[in-house]
Amino acid sequence: MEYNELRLVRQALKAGSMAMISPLRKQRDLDRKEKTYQDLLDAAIEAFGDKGYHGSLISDIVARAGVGQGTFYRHFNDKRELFDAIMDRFGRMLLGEFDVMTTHLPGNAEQYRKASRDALLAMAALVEKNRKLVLVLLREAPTVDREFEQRLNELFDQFASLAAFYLDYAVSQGFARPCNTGIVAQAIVGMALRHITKWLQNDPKALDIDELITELVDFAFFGFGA
Amino acid sequence: MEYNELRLVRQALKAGSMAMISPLRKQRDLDRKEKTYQDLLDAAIEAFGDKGYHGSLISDIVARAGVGQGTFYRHFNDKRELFDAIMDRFGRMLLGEFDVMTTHLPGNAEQYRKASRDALLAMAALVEKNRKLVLVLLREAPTVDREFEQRLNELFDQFASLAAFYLDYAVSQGFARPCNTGIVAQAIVGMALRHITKWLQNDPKALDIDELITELVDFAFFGFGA
Amino acid sequence: MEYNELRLVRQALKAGSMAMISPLRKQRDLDRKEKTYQDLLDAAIEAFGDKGYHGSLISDIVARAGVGQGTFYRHFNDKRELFDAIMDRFGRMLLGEFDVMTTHLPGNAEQYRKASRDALLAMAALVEKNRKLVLVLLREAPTVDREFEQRLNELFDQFASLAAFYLDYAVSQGFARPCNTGIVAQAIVGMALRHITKWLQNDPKALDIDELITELVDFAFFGFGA
Amino acid sequence: MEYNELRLVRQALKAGSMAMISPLRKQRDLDRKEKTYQDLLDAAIEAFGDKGYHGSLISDIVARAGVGQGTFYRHFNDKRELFDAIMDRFGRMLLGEFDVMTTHLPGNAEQYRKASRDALLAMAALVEKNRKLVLVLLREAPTVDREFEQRLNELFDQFASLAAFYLDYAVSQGFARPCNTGIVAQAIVGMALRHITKWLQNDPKALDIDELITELVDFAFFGFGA
DNA sequence: AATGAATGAGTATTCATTCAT
DNA sequence: GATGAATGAATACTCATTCAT
Repeated sequence: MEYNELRLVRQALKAGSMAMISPLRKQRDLDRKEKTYQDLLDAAIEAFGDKGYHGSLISDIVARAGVGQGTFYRHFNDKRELFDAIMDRFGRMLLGEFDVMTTHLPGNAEQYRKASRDALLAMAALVEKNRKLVLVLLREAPTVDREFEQRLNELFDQFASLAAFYLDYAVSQGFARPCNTGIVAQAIVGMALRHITKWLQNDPKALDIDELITELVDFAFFGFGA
Repeated sequence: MEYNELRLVRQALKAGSMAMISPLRKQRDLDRKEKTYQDLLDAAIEAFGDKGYHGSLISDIVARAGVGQGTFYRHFNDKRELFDAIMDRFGRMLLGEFDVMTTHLPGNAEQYRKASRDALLAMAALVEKNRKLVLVLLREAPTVDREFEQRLNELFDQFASLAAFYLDYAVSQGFARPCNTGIVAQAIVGMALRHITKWLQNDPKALDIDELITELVDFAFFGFGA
Repeated sequence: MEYNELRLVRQALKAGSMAMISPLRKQRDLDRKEKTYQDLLDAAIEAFGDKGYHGSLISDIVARAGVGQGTFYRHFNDKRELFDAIMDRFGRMLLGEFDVMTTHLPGNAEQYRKASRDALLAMAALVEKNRKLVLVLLREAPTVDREFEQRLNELFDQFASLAAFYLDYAVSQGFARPCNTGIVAQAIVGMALRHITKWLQNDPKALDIDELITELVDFAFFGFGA
Repeated sequence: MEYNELRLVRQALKAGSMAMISPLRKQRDLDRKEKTYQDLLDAAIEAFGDKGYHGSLISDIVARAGVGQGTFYRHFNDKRELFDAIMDRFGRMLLGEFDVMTTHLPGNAEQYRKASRDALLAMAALVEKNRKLVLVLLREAPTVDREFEQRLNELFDQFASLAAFYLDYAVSQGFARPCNTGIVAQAIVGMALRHITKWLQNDPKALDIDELITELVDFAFFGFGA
């Protein structure tokens, strides 16, 4: 942005000769700005959840965030950019969560099933904590933009890759049946997505998460065949 | 010139003479109207596929259909109503397709797997024939309207119910493992949806549909466990 | 424009099979559109004259033209494009005017002065008839856009070139003093511009145009030296 | 850190103790203010030159000046007032320059021509030194405000009056031809303005200023007639 | 029945201005 | 005195909808 370049150059030239702004003030300004920014993201998630991305007006969002209309444009160029920021923040959060999951490769089928259950539980907790956000991403991202649809898919593919990696390992260790692990991994992602979607659309309480996970893990391991 | 004929008829009507319009003319008008109607639906599917429901303007749609702006409003009250018509037409087509699938209950596991493969093949053929339409429905319906989201879900639930019915039967016959068939059925729908979505977003040729279906059916029957 | 391309293609494909619009209707529509277009140009000249280009709002212009706000955008993408259209129309008018001035090369000094006076008179009449337009172009064009400033200058340069051509000829015929005709020609254009500007800014009646022209021509021929 | 000193002083004042600010500090503050003021004027000239008066935002100007947005309003109430200040500064500079030109009335034609050349040379030097400023004034002043347009015209008229005065004198002395000196004087101003404008818009180097002035003075004295 | 120019309510966007620090 | 984040009134622009033909 031309404006900022110019600013910085000039300011550098003048440094020392002019009144300096207190670092205290500067920090407070930064904090205020960051607060406003986060408020806008949160307000947008609420708004998108209620009225959808396309149905949410800038005026809805700023009203929810309790800031002025113009403030929006100090932080984003348009609604799309805000959605971008939401996805980014979510992505960073995901990374943060899954960093923690240290990757012990399971030594046998039982450990594998345990690990699967744990991973699904962690995922469920994440979704539970971010119901509206997840709902918005799943529902709206594909219609905001071809690029967002792509990004969402890449996310799913990453999960699928992870699953495929574990599957390949299990096959090599002999406690999984040889199969096209790529296809199976995507199928597993699909299973999860379908249940997440149903869960988000219905009453969150009307669900025994432990039973659900156990059933899914059993289904994935044993199939439904007798 | 056709137009002038029309004009004369009008003038006669206006004059209060209540002249009969020839049945031939009436039929031609009706045909023309129906043709325009279908053109609009097709144009809309194209437009929604390219720019999304929210990104498609009435002007886009009529331009693609090759009709005037005002013509749109002789057929629909608004864009939502047009989407409604698209879903209806698709629903009728689905019914038509699945009417044919007579419900022979499979007598053993092998028949079950055969029936599953056949059903998936039929589904795949349907999707193949209506790529853009299916893509639009999957992608856009949830954001058009709460009601459409609901309708789409009911469709998925119907597929799940059907699957659950067969599962319950198989369990009762002893060639399926006792399990929460509701959960498993939804999982199966999810598997299918995930692969349909990936298929639609990528090159249609880059897919061996037979292998895919075989893998999925095997996975559902046997799981990935060794 | 994608829209129109599509339209035309589709329409071509359907031609004959669909209801044709009466050529009468089509012509009336075109006429109406052209009328609206010209109204907008005229209204804009008035508005720019009164409040300047930058001070005139789209709402001012459409109000003066007596059309709706949206109508503006059916004809122009923005205010700049409208100014463009105004300049174009003026350019075409200029061409039309000066087409008529057949180029008799003057045979002697007296003919030369006569021709000069006539040209200036024609110019004065043109300015008189388009006071506001000329005022707007001279005053606003340089600040609308670098491109318009350039265009205006090219116009002046064209006049200067014409003048230089006659000067060169006169020099070659011996009834003009050898000089840098390029510089002199631009000076002549400047003289004219200065007087046009003053004329436009003051009361139009407070000016004896014949005297003015005679003085200027004498000055250009003889200089002020005794 | 200078800032903290300042803060302490403030606090003391607030506390009601009405401590004297050291005259040194007072002077330093004044100098800083004056520096900022001049920086803003210079930045504005640059900005107006690049983007025009109407195209330059307050934010552009403060960015170029390297000061904060709020600082602008400690010096001016709005952009117009800043333009005013620019014109004032220019006016004072003009006065300063022309003060020096003592008014020796030329005794004969040759002295007259010499004086004319000298005046034009001085003018050219002034323009050369203030290219952007002059360009801005010529281009923008007429569209900033009716008042500025008027002021600019008065400036031109002053030049014209001066020229007319010398002309009248020359006529009375017999080395200028009797003519409508008002009209001729304005024409001379126009000649100058046209060439200044062209000069400013093109490469400054691509001009032999001495030749230009000689040609113009010759033209004004002798006309182009043989 | 079809048309497309015109419309204006609805919305996004800009930018001069304020004000707490 | 200087600052820059926040503001919202002013304005540009969009696009579904109407209507005369």
